[in-house]
Amino acid sequence: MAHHDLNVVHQQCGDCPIRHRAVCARCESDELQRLEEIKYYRSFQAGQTVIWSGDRMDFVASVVTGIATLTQTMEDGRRQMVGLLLPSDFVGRPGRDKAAYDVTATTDLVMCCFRKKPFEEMMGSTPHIAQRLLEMTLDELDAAREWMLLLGRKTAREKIASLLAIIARRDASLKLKSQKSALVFDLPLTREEMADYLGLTLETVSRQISALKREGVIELQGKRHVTIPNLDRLMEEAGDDSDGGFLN
Amino acid sequence: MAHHDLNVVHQQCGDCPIRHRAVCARCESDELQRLEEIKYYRSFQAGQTVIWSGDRMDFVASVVTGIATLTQTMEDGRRQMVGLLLPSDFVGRPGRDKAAYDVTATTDLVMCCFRKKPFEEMMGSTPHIAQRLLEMTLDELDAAREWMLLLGRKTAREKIASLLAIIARRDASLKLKSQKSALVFDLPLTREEMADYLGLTLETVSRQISALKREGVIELQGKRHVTIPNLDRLMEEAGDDSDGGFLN
DNA sequence: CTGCGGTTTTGATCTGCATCAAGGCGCAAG
DNA sequence: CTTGCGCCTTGATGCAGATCAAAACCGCAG
Repeated sequence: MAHHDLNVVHQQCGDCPIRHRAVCARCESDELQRLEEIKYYRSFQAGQTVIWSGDRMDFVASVVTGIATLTQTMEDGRRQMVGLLLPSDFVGRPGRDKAAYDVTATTDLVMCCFRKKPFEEMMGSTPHIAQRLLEMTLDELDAAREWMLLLGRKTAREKIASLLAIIARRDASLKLKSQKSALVFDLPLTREEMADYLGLTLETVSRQISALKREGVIELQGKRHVTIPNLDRLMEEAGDDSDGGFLN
Repeated sequence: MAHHDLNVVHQQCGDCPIRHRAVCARCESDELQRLEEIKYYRSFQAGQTVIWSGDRMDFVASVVTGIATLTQTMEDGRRQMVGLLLPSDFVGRPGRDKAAYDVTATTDLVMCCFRKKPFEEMMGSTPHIAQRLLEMTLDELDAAREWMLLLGRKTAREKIASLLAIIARRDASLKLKSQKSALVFDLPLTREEMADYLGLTLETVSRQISALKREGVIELQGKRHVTIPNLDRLMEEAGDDSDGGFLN
């Protein structure tokens, strides 16, 4: 496994994250070539819908830059976000041809898409890809289940703290900054999107954020720019023993 | 794919469901042989814990008979069920050696286990297995996300109705009974377990079940035996457009 | 500068579910 | 038969978060 390590492979992979997810460039260069042939890029503006639940979906894709969300909606309009896609995350499922949720770009977004048919054929012939995808899907499943605990049992305050902790940690690991100094970031979501993610209303989100600010657990510059003076303190508020779910 | 069909293969597979999940007996008999060599059975009594979250887990397994639950627990004791394992469902994850949740037998339970190391090796050499496992994991992920909508946005009444509808449907498809007459079943969960699954308290579960009974949406014989006179009516109460989540 | 739409905050009130508490039912053991 | 123990139901009360309403903020186009 050693030289399948993501970071090592990354250097050779150029601009498309799926490659260092699905295959190793060093030992599978012919596969890489084939992936190259079936891939194409799509861009979306912030707010645009990538695909609606129930629509035909003839590709699988990974996020190159930007953020996308997966949401489910009831007929009366109640919404629940069920996933947050960050750069290098994967969408779509081999074996089904309808999208199961709405996929929306919350920021400007670039995705790297692969036509589904040939992608599936590749999976049949190259065990690496299915295995890597399985691993990723299991991670997502763990994250989803972590989120079920949050939705079912945590208080509003704990929910907010959990979300902030996850974003902070993901952000820190992404930037690979030297110190805890990395605990400064811009919220990639509006209050309403946070509410949809956490199973709350936007008013409750706003109030709880204000409360955390008032009590010094977080600091705010403007509406979106957050500083975490003490991550341990925040994690205490989150009531979380584990490693934070949506962290890869 | 035709002769990979689960029911067809089932006849040849004898007592262990993973075989017709992971491989096709007709075309992969040597793999079948290898699986045979690394498998063993374990039985548990109702209420027994199969494994605790965080424990070393050196096997993967599938349920042969009985029902098991996956639950997550916070330090202060709040519990959330994150999965329900029915016969033929799979637990465990290739690639991680710690259990991520508590696994508990809610009825008497028989599991078919495979030692993890050799199982993983097999996966590397036989694409079928990884692909089948990927498909199953994606189904579970969809189910988990469906559940997130329930936990985050549905009312207590809708939650109960959803759970009953899912059990009824799963049960009907399992029995393959001729008619809608199949909509009679015994609840496999206590009120408290339902509460843990739905993110409610057991009192609320009890009250909502009483209400549905009072209004004729369901009928009860004793505490556990349920009859659904009109599934469409129940599904309306569930506020559900989709196909019910935890249905395979 | 002004006005405007989208976002966020804050306040007042309402309500669904949790919490606390008591009692009932079925069953197994004494 | 009585006793005890799980499991379930029902009632009374409280509270976290939803809902309704208004105003402040912020960027931006005119």
